[in-house]
Amino acid sequence: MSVHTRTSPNSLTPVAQKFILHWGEMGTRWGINRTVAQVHALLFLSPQPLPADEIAETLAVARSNVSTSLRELQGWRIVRVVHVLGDRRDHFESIKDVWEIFRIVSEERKRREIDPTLRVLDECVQEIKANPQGDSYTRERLTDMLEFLTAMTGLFEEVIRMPAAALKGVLKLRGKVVTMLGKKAG
Amino acid sequence: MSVHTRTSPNSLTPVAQKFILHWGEMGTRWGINRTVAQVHALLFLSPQPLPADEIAETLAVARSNVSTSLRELQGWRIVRVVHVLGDRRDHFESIKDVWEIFRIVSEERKRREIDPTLRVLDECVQEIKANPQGDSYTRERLTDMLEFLTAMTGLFEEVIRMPAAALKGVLKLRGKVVTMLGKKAG
DNA sequence: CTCTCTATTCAGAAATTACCAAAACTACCG
DNA sequence: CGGTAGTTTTGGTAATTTCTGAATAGAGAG
Repeated sequence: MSVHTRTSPNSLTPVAQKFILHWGEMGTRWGINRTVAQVHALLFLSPQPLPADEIAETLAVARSNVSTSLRELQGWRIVRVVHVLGDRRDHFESIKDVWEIFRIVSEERKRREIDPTLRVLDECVQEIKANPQGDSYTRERLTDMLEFLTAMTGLFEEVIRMPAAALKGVLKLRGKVVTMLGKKAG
Repeated sequence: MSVHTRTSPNSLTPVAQKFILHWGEMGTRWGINRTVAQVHALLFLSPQPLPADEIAETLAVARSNVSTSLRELQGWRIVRVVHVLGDRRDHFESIKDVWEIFRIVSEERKRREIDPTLRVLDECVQEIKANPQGDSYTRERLTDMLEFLTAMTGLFEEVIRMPAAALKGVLKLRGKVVTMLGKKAG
């Protein structure tokens, strides 16, 4: 390391800053750690993969914090590590296709949040069937809920598996989707 | 108040208990206060509207906490106050239709979480257009994101406005929806 | 093998959030 | 007025989450 001070912090354009800060806030509302969301936003906007220390510098958070955040983002598979010739450091890049990001995050959230609920609901319904001690109202409510969630997630699974190209087509149908579905279903 | 101890806590069946506890846990993952979610679960399972003090007793939480939770649930419009003849206390009941609950909560979350993001994204794109200082990559990324979110919420709005009956039909189409949409969109 | 650069892990500090009890206040009613 | 309901606010504690700095581990160059 030279006697010079470190390279000045990677400055962000005002717009990039605004987006990253907002993304961080939205992250917290979505149960996602603010820093994790900010790191993702930064990588999403970056034309090149970035090394961890540069991310830490740019966002002004601890290096270790970045390490943890990157690990989590990799766990979600929306960020991956790449290598740059002549640089020993890991570099990270985000998926850029927004539909792909949405798909991956949705599936993961479903797996973590909906599936356990489906299991519990199913257990509840089983238990109440095996031992119906006058709580027929509870049974009715839980059965309703279970059926609804099962159907809803089934539909979700279908849509989420659509390739990006097909989705673009569907999105162009705006204003007609409900009519179409309504007719076929009616 | 008599010298007798208060009426014994409203006991819950094991199944009701299990569901309420789980719903509370899921609530926290969804950014919803645990108590709020538990109160909702209790009301959802209750055949009759319940007064606040009974809820507090059954869930073993502070009366003031129940008051706050009920207020929040009413804010979401999935719980409403009703009155029982001969009882001056407010009683509270939950909407029982699961599709209705889902619809209302989704719309509210969209309003609180997606709409602000759309605004910020739009502002960002405007600013970058007005002052394009070499960050064409940022512009591209943000435009992508904005278009995707706009299209997605448009579709969402359509689906969410479907009456419960129409939905049931669509849900029966499982396995065919994507095919249908694919054909029309292709 | 040692030195340097890099990445990860971990204990504790700091911040945030959840919850409660009590008090103050409104409102209604007999 | 006095009694019952209900809400809001406050002050405080407990629990959880987030973040950091220091320690640790690994990998490659010399």
